[in-house]
Amino acid sequence: MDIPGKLLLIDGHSVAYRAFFALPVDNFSTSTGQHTNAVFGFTSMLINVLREERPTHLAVAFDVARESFRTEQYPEYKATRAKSPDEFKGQVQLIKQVLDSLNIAHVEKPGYEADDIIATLSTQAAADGFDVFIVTGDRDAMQLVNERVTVLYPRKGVSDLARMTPDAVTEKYLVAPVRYPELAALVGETSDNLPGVPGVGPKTAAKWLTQFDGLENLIARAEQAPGKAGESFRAHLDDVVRNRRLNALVRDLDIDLTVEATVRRDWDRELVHTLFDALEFRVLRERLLELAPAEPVKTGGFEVAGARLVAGELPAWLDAHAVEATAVDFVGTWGSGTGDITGIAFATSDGAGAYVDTAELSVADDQALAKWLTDPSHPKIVHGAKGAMLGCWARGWELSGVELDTLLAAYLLRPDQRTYDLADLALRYLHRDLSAAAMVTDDDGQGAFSFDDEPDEVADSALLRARAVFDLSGAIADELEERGAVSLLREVELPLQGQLAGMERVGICVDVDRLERLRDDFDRAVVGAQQAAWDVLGHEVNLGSPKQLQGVLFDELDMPKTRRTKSGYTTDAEALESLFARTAHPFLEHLLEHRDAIRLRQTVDGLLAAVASDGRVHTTYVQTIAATGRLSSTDPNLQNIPIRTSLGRQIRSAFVPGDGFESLMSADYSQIEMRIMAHASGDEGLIEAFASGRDFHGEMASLVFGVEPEDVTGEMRARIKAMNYGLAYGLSAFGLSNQLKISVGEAKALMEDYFARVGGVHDYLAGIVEQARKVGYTETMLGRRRYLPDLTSSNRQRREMAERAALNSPIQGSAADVIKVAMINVGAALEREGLHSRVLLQVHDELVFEVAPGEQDRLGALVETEMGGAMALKVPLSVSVGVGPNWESAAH
DNA sequence: ATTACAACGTA
DNA sequence: CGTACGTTGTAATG
Repeated sequence: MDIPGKLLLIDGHSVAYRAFFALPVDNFSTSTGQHTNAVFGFTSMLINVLREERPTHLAVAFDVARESFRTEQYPEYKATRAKSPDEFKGQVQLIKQVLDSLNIAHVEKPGYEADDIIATLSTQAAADGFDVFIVTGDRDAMQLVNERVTVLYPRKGVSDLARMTPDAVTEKYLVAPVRYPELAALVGETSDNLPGVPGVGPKTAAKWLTQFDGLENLIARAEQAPGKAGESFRAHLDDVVRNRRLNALVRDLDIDLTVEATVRRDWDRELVHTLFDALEFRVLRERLLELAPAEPVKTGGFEVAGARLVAGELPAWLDAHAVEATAVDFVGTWGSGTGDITGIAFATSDGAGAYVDTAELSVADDQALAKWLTDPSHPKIVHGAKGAMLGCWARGWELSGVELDTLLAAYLLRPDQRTYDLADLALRYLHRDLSAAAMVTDDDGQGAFSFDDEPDEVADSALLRARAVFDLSGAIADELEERGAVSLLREVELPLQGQLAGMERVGICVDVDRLERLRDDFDRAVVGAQQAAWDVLGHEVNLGSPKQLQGVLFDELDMPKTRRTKSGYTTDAEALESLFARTAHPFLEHLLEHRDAIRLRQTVDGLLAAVASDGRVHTTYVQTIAATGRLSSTDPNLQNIPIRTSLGRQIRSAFVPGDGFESLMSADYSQIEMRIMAHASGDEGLIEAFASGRDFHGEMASLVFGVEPEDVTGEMRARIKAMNYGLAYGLSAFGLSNQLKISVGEAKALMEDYFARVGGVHDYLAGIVEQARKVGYTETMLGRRRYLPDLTSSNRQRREMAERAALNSPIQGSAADVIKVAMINVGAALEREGLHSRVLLQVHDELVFEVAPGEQDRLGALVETEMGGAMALKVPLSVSVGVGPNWESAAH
């Protein structure tokens, strides 16, 4: 016999409310400040249940208001329930919008609760032969359970649902589902403010209900109920009768919705995308789309139009179509300074598209392609061109003439996004969905196809992506124009991208023998410190486990508690130092030693693992991560190689010039952030301190403390130096006191003295925050924006964090602007002067060069000129240059 | 197998 | 209770 279907009923309020309390409201809100934790939790649950249960019919019921026929009969009903928090209000409306976009029926009926609607629909559907599933956190629904009807009851949060079948109900509540409301009437329901019989719990109630065969009989023979509980029952008979009346669900409500009308329908994709965009539900959208049956690609909004070119066809095709701006999607792999291109798709302005498999190129194809890729008069649009450049180089091609990179452009428009996946951008800017076919990519737009992908699918996907990039370029270019960010892209990020590709390809040479010796040294230190720590303790413990350490320090050794973390007490170096100062326990000494050694060993291991066959390390610079505009370095990170301790500095000495080069040169900006502050604030004191050209921190100390420069003590200088550095981070008196180990009062006095002398800085910093709050973003010297919606958050912690970010972003970001311009100018100058020396690394305010034989002096002069002159400020940009046989000695 | 956290390296 | 990052190992999740 055919089953008519599977009906899923959801108690909207109940689930939303649970979600609201299960998910921290602070972690779920949009950039506009709308709270979304309940919407998120509800939608997440919905997607899970849709995936797991695959219902054919579906409806969601809501309560209209607190009031219902039950409150009329018994005003105290649910009266103890707390008023729903403000953050919850409004989210129910959003949930209904989600349901509308998914074409899911939702119902409510004045005077009744969602449960009554569910009871009615469930009863009807079960009678019609449906299997029914009910999601609700309201236990009253247990009375609906039978062999056709299952309640999915949230056990914890909203993702873990218990399947309450008749057996499960009986096991949990010791009575059959039909008896559940009778049991509840006896025991009471605190959440509904229905008091039960004192002294009667679930065990007694269940026993009685079984013995007397139901509540009706129990009431009729009330005098037979045994013991103290029996007395209590007789005294509270009225309550029991009332409870039973109120907790009975109405099963024959007159509602507008028939079971048939709840049949699942296709959702409105356009609406889903718009809404999920607004809610900033990225992951949920993906999970939702995974649910959808595979659809033909073109329903997503992009037509796959394009020829699969065979050998010999490419030159003519390029001539015919690829004359104006052409979007190009590269299929291949890249990273660590190299790569490979296995296919290329083109999408041109005349609407044409083509795909070539690079393994099937004729000699003429290859030549035509190489020429076309190199020729800047054929402008290209690419999503993430740096990887493509690496791949092209590996095939002997040079990619130039990239006039727009949609990845970089999207970053400039919204620099605090986590990823800039092409499919996401297509949704955001074009409201089109290409996730179905183009999901096999990573954030850099890199194709990530596996070997068993059908060649046709690869080509289709690449063609689709190329067309998406082309269409996206129009929308993004418009927005860039509006934002005034075109020159930032054209003159800074795009030229820099090519240079970074070059730096990644070249890499930096390391002395592997030296690294291996260092690793052995550090390894011995690790083993030694570990053994010493264990000996002191008398047993072994994993020194790398904060959890086990907490057991040792605070339970076993009974040391004073340190600062709290989310899960216990911190064991960070600072805390361990202070514990050592108080207890002088030798275990702490060995633990700290072990920490240092293991960290260094780790760094060296990472470097050794990253050495390529050319004996060099090729990092990857990511241009679209840091919200301030800085670069980041990964795989390996060469921007956090130790320098502070002499032991750590040894690692730097393993970075050496490669064959054919004579030394390394390091050039870094001195106090660039302070100089930017001096420039932007126009503060006379600051400008003068820099103009003098003498020791900056000393000059500032002299100014603040009102003594002659030669009378500035080390202590004074240290304090002002900390103040100088902390300024750009939004340092508080508390933080400053902590750092300088002085009292908060002293720190506060220091700050006041400081700002009394350099008031311009104070006004400038306060002005930045005020301006940012007004317009919603901060801006660097080159107009790089960062949006900070949290500046108006009602949550103090979030707001203050945003304020510090607002303070820091224009400063850190302008410094990033300066060195980016410097890199471009240095690169151009090297070429112009015909030098063979080259840039290897960028470490935020430092550039590391490989010096070609005999070029040291010319290079030094060039670097000073180009870095120092990158931007004209009201104070000089001071550059200090050093040369040496390795990175460590070059930095002196 | 993936995710979160604590810890710590750099500017 | 100072900004911006990336990496690592452990522990907690699925």
